[in-house]
This record gives sequence, structure tokens and C-alpha cells, in this order.
Amino acid sequence: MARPARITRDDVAHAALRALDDVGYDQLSMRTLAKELGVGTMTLYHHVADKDDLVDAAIDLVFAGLPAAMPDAGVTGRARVIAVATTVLDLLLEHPGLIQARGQRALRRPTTLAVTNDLARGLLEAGVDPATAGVGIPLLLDYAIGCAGFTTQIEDEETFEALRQALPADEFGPLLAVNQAVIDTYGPPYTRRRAFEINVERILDGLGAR
Amino acid sequence: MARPARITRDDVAHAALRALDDVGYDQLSMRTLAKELGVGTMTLYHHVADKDDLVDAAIDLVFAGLPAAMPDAGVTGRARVIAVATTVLDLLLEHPGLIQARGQRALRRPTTLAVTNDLARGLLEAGVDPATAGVGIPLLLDYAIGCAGFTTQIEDEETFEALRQALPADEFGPLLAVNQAVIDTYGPPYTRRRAFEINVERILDGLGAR
DNA sequence: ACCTGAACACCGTTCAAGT
DNA sequence: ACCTGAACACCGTTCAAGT
Repeated sequence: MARPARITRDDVAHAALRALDDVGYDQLSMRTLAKELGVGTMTLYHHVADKDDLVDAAIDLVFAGLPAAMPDAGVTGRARVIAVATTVLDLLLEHPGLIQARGQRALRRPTTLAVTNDLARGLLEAGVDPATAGVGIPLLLDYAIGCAGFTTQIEDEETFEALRQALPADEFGPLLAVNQAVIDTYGPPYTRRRAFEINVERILDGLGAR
Repeated sequence: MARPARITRDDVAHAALRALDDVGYDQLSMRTLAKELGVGTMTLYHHVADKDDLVDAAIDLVFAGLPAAMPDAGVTGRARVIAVATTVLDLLLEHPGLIQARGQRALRRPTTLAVTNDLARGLLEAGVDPATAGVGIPLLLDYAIGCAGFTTQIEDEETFEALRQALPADEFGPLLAVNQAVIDTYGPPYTRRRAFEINVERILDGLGAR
């Protein structure tokens, strides 16, 4: 039996994901990663082509666990769409470094086609017109990415208070009014995940899902 | 009259925006930018605090022109929301480097509060419940960002054909069906901007906008 | 065959000095 | 007062050599 290689691509991918989670993409360096794995910097290049490929390996690691989390045949189409969308959001919220590193490619790996297909299945089962479903799938995914990485959501009352005091009421009346209504109706705690859930329901209504 | 400074913050911001558009954030360097402006690298630091501030200046430049593009009082609330959302999308599509560089901060500048306020105004005018409007505003903005920077949209028939041939029909039936319906119904040309317009209408339906 | 140190061509930013 | 070159502490990746 040959001596196993000291490190595998999987080891590298796991270390990269941990570094992305801990310090973010900007601070992720081949040198530091190699040091952490106890190998020379150049050894990494035997397992990944370059830094891009390193991040792709980390992405695949995250989405590899996704099919198992998918709802089984027993649920309604609407429940399936909600489950898939929020699972994607949760994965992205857990690993914000992925979006920082990859942008669009984070959801363009072969691994994520199963997700897209599950959304299509759920929407069709919920009675959504096929063309409307096809247009609506990117809406759900783009919103999940935008919400995870970029939301302008106000999540706590202090931020809202600060905003209220900073904005002249005569000019920003509508904004202050809707923010007040959100605080009164939904929170605290009012998280971006909660907002996502509420909005997915509205999106499904708009798409005509039963 | 004192000799005017050779370069202003505005010059630096314009040059930074051009560089972001041309070569992207990764290739944007203080050294190159300074050379292009015909000054020493360190001179830039008299106009911007650091590279982050440089990008913020470029962002403000882009959104500075936005209030002028806002619809006036004559339109319906629904039309206002559509106009504001698509204008934001167009700005982001024109300058993809902004999202690459900033992520969430791209829409968190004081300049963009006017946008948020206009969306609130439009939604309220369209009869949307205030709390629903407050939750729905980040949906519109997050979707615009996700769509501009990260969409998984299939925009041309070749990509669709490639996908169809790559995916086994028995496993990816729903995905292939909805994609076919989109091609048949909307395109070509079916762009991400077109998809955005369609989906904003559906979002407004879901939010209960008249 | 497998691994990797040294080197190349870059970065952003600090500091101290030049005019 | 205003500007900036040199230097510091980093990068990702190529190349050639080491074991």
C-alpha cells in the first residue's frame, strides 16, 4: 500500500472554506492557507489550478450537502419552493465569503442545477404557468443572493432610530412611515431571514402559485 | 487667485469609475490610477482616504444623477416603483464593477436613500399596506443587485440548447420544461432586463399594488 | 515522481523627506 | 503647505531545482 498523499483536494477545499468564513476573501491567501495545512505554498497548486479554482472547490463543498436537505415528494409545490429558497439563503448566510469571492458563479456550478430543477418542480406543482415559472426562478435565486450578501434591510431598532433622527420627516415621510410599520408589525426580532420568508410568500402570490 | 489644485476629488472619482468599468475592481490599482492622472501615487491620498473611499466616491458619482431621472408627480404609484427599480438596475448593469467592489455598500450610501424613499412613496401610492411595503423594498433592491451582478438567467438560445443537451431529461424534466416555455413565450431576444421587468410586475401583484 | 524555495511582477499604505 | 519617492509588508504565480 502506497503512502497516502499528505493532503487531498478535499483538505484544501475544507481549509479554504474555513478561511473564507473566518477572514473573508480578501484575507484568504495561498501562503497562509499552505502554512495552515503544514505544506509549502506551491504544494497547493498540485490540488487546485489557481485561487479561482480553490474557491470553486469550497463552493462545491457547501452545495454538496444541499440535495440531502431537499424536501421529499410528500410536500406541496409551494412548500417545496419555500424550503429550497430558504435553504439556499441559509447556506449563503452561513458562508458570506462565497458571494464575496464569486458573485454570480456561486450559483452557477453543476452542483446547483439540482436546486434550479427543484424550484421548477415546485412551481409547476403549485400550478404556476411554465413560462412564468421559468422567468421567476432567477428572481428567487437572485433575491436570495442579494439578500444574503447585500441587503439594505434594517434589522434592529437602534438603526431605525438613528435613521429616523437623521432624516428630515418632510422629505423622507414615506420611508419613515413604512419603516415604522415594519417595526410595529414584525419586530423585533426582525431579521433579514424573516423578511426573506415574508417576501417569498408574496412572490409566490404574484406568480400565481396555489 | 490661487493656482487651482491640479486634480480634484471629482477627477479621481471619475478616473476610478472609468477604471472600474474598463478593467474591474481586481485590476484597479492606486498606482495605475495615479499614472493615468499624471500624478504620484501618494497624491491620490490627498483626495481619498484609501481604496475603499475611492470606490465610494465612484459610487456617489453614479447615483448622483439618479434623482434627476426620477419620475415626477404625474405618474401612478405602480409606474413610479417600476421606473425607480429599472433605473437602479440599469445603473448597476452599466457599472458592474460597483457591485464587484462594494457588494452591499453600493446601495447603502446617503445618495441612495432618496431611491428607497421613492420606492416607499410609490408603493404607498399604489395602495400597498405600509408594513408590506417596508418589507418589500429590500426585495426590490436586493433583486436588482442580484440580477445585475449575479443572475443565473439564460439569455440566449445557444446556452439553453447546451443545457438541454447536457441534462438528462428524466432527471431535469421540470427545468427543461420551464426553460422551453420561456424561450417560446418571451424570446429571443430575452434579456435579464426583460426578465426583471416581468418579475417586478409579478412582485407588485404579490404585494397587492393596484 | 513528487514537492517546494527563490524569484518575478505586482499590490495598498506608512513614513519621512523634498520643494 | 503641498506633494511624493522610497520602503514595508504583503500578494498570486512561474520556474527551476531539490529530494
